[in-house]
Amino acid sequence: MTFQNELINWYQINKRDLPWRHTKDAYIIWLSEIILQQTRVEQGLPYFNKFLENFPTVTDFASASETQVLKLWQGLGYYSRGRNMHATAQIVVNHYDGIFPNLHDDLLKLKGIGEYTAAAISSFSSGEARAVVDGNVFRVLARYFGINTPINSPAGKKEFFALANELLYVEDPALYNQAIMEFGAIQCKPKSPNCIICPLNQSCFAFNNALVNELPVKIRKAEQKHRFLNYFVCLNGDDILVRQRQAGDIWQHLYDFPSIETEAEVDWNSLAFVSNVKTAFGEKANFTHLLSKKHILTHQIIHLRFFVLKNYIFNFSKQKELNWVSLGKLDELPQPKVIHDFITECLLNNME
DNA sequence: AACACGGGGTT
DNA sequence: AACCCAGTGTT
Repeated sequence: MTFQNELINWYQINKRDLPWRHTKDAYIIWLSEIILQQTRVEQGLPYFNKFLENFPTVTDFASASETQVLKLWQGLGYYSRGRNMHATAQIVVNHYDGIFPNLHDDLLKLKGIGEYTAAAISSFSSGEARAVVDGNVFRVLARYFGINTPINSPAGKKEFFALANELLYVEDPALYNQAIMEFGAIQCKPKSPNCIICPLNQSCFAFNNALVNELPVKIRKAEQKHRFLNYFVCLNGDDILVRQRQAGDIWQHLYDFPSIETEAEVDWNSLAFVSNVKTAFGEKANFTHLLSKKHILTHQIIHLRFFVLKNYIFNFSKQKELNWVSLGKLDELPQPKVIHDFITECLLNNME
């Protein structure tokens, strides 16, 4: 049997039942594909259901505010996906008459849709013959064909895309694309795959040469950086001072609190010597340390310290990203997970 | 070509 | 701790 037929055969026996596999609606497939970028199916599934429920059509999506979209996205990470989806929904409504494109070249022009996602939506929705190349496909091809070109190098991408398109089962691109990705996710797993039961092991280069654990090859990325964020939680009656984060750093357009970043962990006495604190909050500002937390991102280890100050009035009208909101409406704002955890697990319990 | 961008699961 | 996940956009 051919490589393609083996994969499809395996898929029809072993596939999971996932909601986005029951439709050819480009809008619904787009929702699932963006949510699943760098995200496991189990983590993305509840978000997919939530988005489809809140925005049954692309027109509903476009009518929402970016804040509403980011609130639904809260906790999923890579928030540019949410911002780009919002922009794309409005482009589809304004330039495609609300009909979501299902052809590769149209899709590629939209925000947040790259080569992988354009191939996925077009093949699943219109049956266009475009091979998907995601992390699963890189791994299956590298192992089966014994390719040691680094998958995250430009040469590797070129090589794997060319091979993937040669292999594409043109009689049913959608079925084949689903099959190879599912095979990579479930059978040809990153760590300790059960090659003994694999239907492709007889012809698999990596299995026959004991290279399963060496392939695919990936270039190592930069080390994690430590960052020290000192947050100032300012309260005035039932109001709390929030900041909407701006471009150029993590958590763009999400809400947290005014903060000062330091080079190392500092206590309040040391922090008070930082001139910015007194400039921003006044000589008499007397914060008390409430909590320290550590939060791990892919490229950063963030050390957070929360200082709270009750009953102190500031005038921050000069800084448009700062706003007072009532505690009752605080949870309507999209927040980074670590901030949301701090608010619900710590701050609200200390409001007496 | 290299890096930034979240959060969670597995080994 | 290291690696990876239905990757994309920017520099």
